[in-house]
Amino acid sequence: MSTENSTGKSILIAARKIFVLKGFDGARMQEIADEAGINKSLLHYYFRSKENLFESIFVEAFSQVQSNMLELLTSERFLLEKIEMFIDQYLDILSANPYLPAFVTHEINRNPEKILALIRGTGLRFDLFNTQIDQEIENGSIWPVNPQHLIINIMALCAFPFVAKPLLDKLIFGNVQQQIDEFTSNRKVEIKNLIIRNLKKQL
Amino acid sequence: MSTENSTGKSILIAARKIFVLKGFDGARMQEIADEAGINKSLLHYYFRSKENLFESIFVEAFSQVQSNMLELLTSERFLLEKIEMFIDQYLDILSANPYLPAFVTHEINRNPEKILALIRGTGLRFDLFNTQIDQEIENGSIWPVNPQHLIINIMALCAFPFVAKPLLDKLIFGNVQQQIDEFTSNRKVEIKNLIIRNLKKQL
DNA sequence: GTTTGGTTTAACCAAGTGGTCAAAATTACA
DNA sequence: TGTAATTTTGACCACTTGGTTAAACCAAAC
Repeated sequence: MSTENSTGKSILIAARKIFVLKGFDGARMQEIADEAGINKSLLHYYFRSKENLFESIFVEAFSQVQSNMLELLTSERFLLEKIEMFIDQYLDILSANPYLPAFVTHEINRNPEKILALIRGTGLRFDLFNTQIDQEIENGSIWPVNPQHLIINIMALCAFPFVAKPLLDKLIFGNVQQQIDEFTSNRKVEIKNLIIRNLKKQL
Repeated sequence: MSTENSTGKSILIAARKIFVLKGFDGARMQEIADEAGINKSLLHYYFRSKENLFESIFVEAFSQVQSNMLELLTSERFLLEKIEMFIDQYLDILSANPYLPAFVTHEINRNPEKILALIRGTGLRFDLFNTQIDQEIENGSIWPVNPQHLIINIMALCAFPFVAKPLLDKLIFGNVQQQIDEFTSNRKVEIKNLIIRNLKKQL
């Protein structure tokens, strides 16, 4: 009955695809069953309800997005180094899962209480990060900045192009694939420049 | 039968609320009717189908978001001035309609072809904007920048905090209203500093 | 071979879903 | 005032939804 079964795994893969693509309200249990190549009853045998199945998917998807953020916040590196690593890793993850940001943001808007309860366990510790920034400002190694704006700026610059991708592809790039690819491949450097220039003191 | 009727208006108001809050798939015609204080049949009398009603709402919502972007792109001002004005106006609009960004980005991901067809009419001209940037770079009044990254950076920094608001409120601000308010009231200055510092040549 | 346990299936169900329709209520108009 | 046109309603419908159930399947244990 567990998800270590091959059937269980194929269900999770199918459910992930459908849920992420269509959202909870747009997803149909029948469609997930079809995608997994099984009977709809079998879905309810493995995961008692749609909510149940969805929660499994969402928790996995969200932890994927935030796993390396934890690393960023708690590691023992200099701030500028941390930030560069984070931007690299974060954009790699999002490129591999381009629909995740839109999925997570939509579901969290649709039902904040429930979704936030699901997230509760995965404790992000921002206080450590804030302390480090304060220290480095006192050191004089970076300009004074507000830690909250800083982290939100980084997340925004990384994630927004994925959240709004269909819109940007058309409005900004006129659906020209070459321009889209060029933008994507320059994005890491662009974000790092913007963020780091604003922090670095010398040069 | 038109939407200038008081009934028609109350339907639009109710539909806007429900659609923006729950998305197309999550919205129920019955709920919209209840919200408008009318019979469900009357909904179909005014707007033949759910799709029809949704399209009216979406087009209006989207044009609201982009109306001042047009102004930015075509007006006869210096780039830096334009950008500052845009950030001010854009954040004002989003503050007045905080759920709009998540709504628009979700629907555009859910059904890009249809939604982009709805937008087709409202022609945004980015070529003018690009030309101006190239000119000012040649003038020497700003550093060389990629116009596409620039405009996406601005949109990202403005819109993302709204798209991800429930998440940020909890994870970054610990649901402390005072911190949320402080962040919001500083946001314009923060974004302008970040963008302008990166463009301006003489301090 | 039969029993036992988990797995898979087809048939089915109650509660919605968007949508229709004819009749009633209201308004416009002569 | 009487009548035509418009607006509003309640009853209704076909269809889809998530979910249930009992029977069939199937491998391993005895």
